[in-house]
Amino acid sequence: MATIEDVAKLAGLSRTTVSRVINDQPYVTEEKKQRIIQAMNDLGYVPNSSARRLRSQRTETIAVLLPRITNPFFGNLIESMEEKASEWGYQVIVCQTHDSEKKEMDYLQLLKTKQVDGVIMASIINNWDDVEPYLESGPIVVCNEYMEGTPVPTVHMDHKKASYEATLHLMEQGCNHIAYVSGGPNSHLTSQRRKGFEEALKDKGTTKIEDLNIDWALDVKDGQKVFHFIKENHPYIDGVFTGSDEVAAGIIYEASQNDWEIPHDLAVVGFDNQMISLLMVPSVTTVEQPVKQMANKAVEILLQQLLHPGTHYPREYVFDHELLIRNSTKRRKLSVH
Amino acid sequence: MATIEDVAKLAGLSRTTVSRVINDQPYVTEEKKQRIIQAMNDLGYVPNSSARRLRSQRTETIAVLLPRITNPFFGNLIESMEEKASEWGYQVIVCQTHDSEKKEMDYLQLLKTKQVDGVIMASIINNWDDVEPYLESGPIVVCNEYMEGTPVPTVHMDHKKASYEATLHLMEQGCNHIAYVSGGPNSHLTSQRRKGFEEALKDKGTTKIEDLNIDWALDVKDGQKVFHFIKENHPYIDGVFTGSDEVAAGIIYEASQNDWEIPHDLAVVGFDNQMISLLMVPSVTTVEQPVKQMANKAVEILLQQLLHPGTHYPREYVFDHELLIRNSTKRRKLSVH
DNA sequence: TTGTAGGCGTTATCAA
DNA sequence: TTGATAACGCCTACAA
Repeated sequence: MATIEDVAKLAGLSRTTVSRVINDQPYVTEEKKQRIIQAMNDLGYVPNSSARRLRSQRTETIAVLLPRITNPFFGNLIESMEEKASEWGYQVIVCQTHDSEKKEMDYLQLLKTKQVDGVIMASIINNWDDVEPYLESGPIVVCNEYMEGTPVPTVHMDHKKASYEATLHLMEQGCNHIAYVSGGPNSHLTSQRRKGFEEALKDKGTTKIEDLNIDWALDVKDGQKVFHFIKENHPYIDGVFTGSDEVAAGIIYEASQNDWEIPHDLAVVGFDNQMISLLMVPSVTTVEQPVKQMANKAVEILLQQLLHPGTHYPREYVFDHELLIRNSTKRRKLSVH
Repeated sequence: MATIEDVAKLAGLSRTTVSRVINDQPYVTEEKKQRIIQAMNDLGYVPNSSARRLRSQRTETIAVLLPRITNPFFGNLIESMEEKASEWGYQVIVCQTHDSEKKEMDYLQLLKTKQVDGVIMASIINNWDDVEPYLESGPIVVCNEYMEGTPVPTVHMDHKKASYEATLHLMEQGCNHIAYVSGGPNSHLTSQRRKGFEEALKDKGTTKIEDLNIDWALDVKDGQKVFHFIKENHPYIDGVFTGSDEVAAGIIYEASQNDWEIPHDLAVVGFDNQMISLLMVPSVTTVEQPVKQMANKAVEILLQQLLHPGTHYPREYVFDHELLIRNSTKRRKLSVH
């Protein structure tokens, strides 16, 4: 493998001059520059990235922590982040924590070992106290998930507001017994959703409104189980708020298999506006998050911190959701405005 | 940031000895070892990864090239690969080429610049001649996609056989006018699928069988367009072979919106057995690939090459598909065997 | 405008 | 069993 030294020798110049050419620095005669470029081509020279990193103490790489990439929400998030980062010449390392506290900590080590310059946490399950020390090694931005009292910039949607609105919608459609279905590890985000749900019940609800709480539903299969659980144990339930389009899809799928009519027998709300929510029969009412915008903002803030250290940024960037009303909840005829 | 030197000083020993402890080498008294570990903890020392890489010429990282991670097939593939790689202490870098020849080449540079030790290509759109030179910098394994005449190990399914079988199935269900719908860049894989399709027509077909070819369908939206194209221009078509569950879903979705009955008016076959193919109404007949097994095998071969250079491996590992027959093609009553 | 020389943090070689 | 020393390949004061 050719090194900068080889190039220098072949071009009859010094390493310094070659380095200047590599890094596009001034003070090199055009003629010598050409000679060097020629030599680089002849040797198939490429700068060694480890050496550069060691010398410059920068990797031009950021890590994004998320639970799993097969979840389309995170898939889309990372795609946008990568696009944005590469505009600035930064690479992205995808770190799937699989909801493991240990893996999360392991990946944060990338910061300490200088394998990445900064980290975006799209999920966070350890206590902030355990994460905070890593800030010494580089900037961290939280995106999607959020925690109170953290000193780092946080980019997220108002999940409480979103679930409030979705729940209200269910009630407006005449649902009187709404189940709350969630899953995955507890986090601030999920608890905010829960709060929005409860507030909506309280604000609009009569004492008659009942509430079934399921906290183990994550995917389509779980959704199917949820349906049977409702059917067998809580058949009076007439509306479901879920934190995931996949769970919603599972419920709806199984409901049709069992001749329940959606939304008449059961109205269902999903979350994330994944493709599946549009394709289901009936299509699924869901909450759309501005994924791309959040991704861009998170990357932007992180890179700004890397490029202009010391600058201060607002701690919170809150984005708006959009409730997409589809057939899985349309129990009432639309009234004319 | 503490360095090995700091640890050595604090422990009153030399860098060498500290390095031995870090790398679990013999010839260190238990007592000194403890002293060093103590010192490392006190200082919060972590070895600098760039320095290690520079010195050892190994990164313990591999790159996986694929078109886009939002495609569930590749999402699952990468997930399994990462799992397998991490068992061996290797990291995975996800490289989305977005079907760009340039990006593919850019990512291959990771090999040259020593940012990764090896590469798995889950897609390949440049000519092999352009890729081959990179072999000098490290091993490459091709997975999913495949090319004839390459000297590297290749892990894949027999797409020709799969599409042959799927097409045969359509004909057995009484389809006489089958459209072939594909999309994305041409590759050996897609041409194999095409061949299987054609062979099935030839083997079983009468001269009456017609064939509509569409090569621009990639996602759900395209599938919707395909439906309208068929409806308006080729209404006699009664069967569709698609290379993607998403396209199939789009066709089916739009068909129901237009009161076509699936599979009676149009039988549809998808590919990949994605969740959506099961949830659609009707459920979609599809081809399942043994993603996990292929992923594991590809990683295994690559790591073996890294750990035991020079060993030779079979050039090809071919896995079997499974045709999952669902409602989108069941035009005939099942006969009793 | 060009070159010299030192060091980034590790690990490998060799000597003690 | 331990330590001194020389790389790994690059960048950057500083000197010329």
